Amino acid sequence: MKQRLATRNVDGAVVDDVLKLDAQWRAAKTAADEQQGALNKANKAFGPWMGARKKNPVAPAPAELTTLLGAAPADPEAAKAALGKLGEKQAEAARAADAIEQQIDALLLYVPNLPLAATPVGKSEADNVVRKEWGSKPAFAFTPKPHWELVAGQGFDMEIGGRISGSGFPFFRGKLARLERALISFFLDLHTREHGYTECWVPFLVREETLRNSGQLPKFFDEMYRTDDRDDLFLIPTAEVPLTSAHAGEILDDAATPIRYCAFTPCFRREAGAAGKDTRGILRVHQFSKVELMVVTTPENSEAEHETLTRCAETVLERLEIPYRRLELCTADIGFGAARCYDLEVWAAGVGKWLEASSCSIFTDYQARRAKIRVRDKDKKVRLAHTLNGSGLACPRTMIALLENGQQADGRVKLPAALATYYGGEWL
RNA sequence: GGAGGGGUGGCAGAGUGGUUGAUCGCGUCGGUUUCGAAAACCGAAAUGUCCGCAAGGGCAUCGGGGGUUCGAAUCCCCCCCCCUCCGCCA
Repeated sequence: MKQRLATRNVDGAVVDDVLKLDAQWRAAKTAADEQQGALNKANKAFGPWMGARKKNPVAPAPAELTTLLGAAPADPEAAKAALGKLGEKQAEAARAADAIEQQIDALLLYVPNLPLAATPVGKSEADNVVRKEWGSKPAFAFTPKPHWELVAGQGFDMEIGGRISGSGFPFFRGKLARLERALISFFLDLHTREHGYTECWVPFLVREETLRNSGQLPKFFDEMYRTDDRDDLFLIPTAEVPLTSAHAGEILDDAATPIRYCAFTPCFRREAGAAGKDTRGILRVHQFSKVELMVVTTPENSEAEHETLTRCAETVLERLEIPYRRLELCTADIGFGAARCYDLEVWAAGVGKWLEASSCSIFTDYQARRAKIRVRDKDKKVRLAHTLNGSGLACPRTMIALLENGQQADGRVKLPAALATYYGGEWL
């Protein structure tokens, strides 16, 4: 376990700390439980004695009580005092156990998931592995422009967004606004009609607890927009957050799985620490649209589901005729809660780069443990569920690829046929 | 935002301080019966956690968290959710 954490550049010493605390906790917990047990027995004997006293004022204390208190109490008042003292001792023992448990929980919240064995070990993003490439990069008889120079007159009004909210908040007019809407509809229709996902409409503001369930908090607090303390809600960074918590606390029958949900939401990210990097146009923004795929399933089926889910995302790109590659992230680069992750990168001819348009992760039981999502098999055995999710897809990066790859010498943009009915034509 | 009602085991629904982890019903599962089934009858059945090789046992949990008490599903406080009415509003 330490070795596998080490592949994520996490110091394995935390494992020793947790194990040590756990041993302490078990001892403390057992001691506290035993004291509680004795106290419960004594209290149970006390009630009937009170009843007997009413009929016979000198009724002797029951043997049980005498044994547990070490001596026969003279009267109920004395017994109460003795029991009170026992209770104090018990409470102290319980507090000691709780304190240790809290230390353990605090440590564990900052421990990432363990990578699956299949995840390539690596030291940095340079060690990610290209698993496949699909399509071919378009050839141009001219130098292709980056997306922010395209769609003259109805393009990327970043200044307007900036005026309203600050940089990184896109404002689209006309064609791009319509394209955005077309993409969202296309994504949702494909996943619901052909891939068996149930469309969901979800809250965009959530509680702290909800972020904790899917693993964004406490670790990524600085990435989150948050309302003031009148409500103290967080703006979702992805639909993964509300979708993962949809079944929090539930025990699902195996037969009810897999649960496949998809949802369109805007995504809000502060991108703290990323300032100045790839910020031209809509490469990296604080608010963007995304259709998310999310699956709850059994531990037995989760790895197969991961492939299926990734294929669902890839299908979108294939229908849109966008060249892409599937990158398998190495241990150093997978997300905090992920055990294995594929990034789908689209080719953007204008900026001449591969851009991440989707990230498809399997979380094993990491999120399920936090959100308390469990599954029950035929023999009524309860286990933690497995969760997965992936973008299907994020709009800005998809839009960039469509514009930059589809641009013509005359400045027009040819859209893929699959989008024509959604956009209302093949030319942007 | 204001006023009121409510949150109990898969569902429904009792239970207002002392063998209540919790009545009854429905549903579920096992059994008896049957050629098979239905009905009837009998029985089983929550989750977490700790100790134990196991059998088994302890502890916790009646929306969540505190408190009162020797003792809380039952009393008090805070929070969350649902329902009804009023106000405000896209």
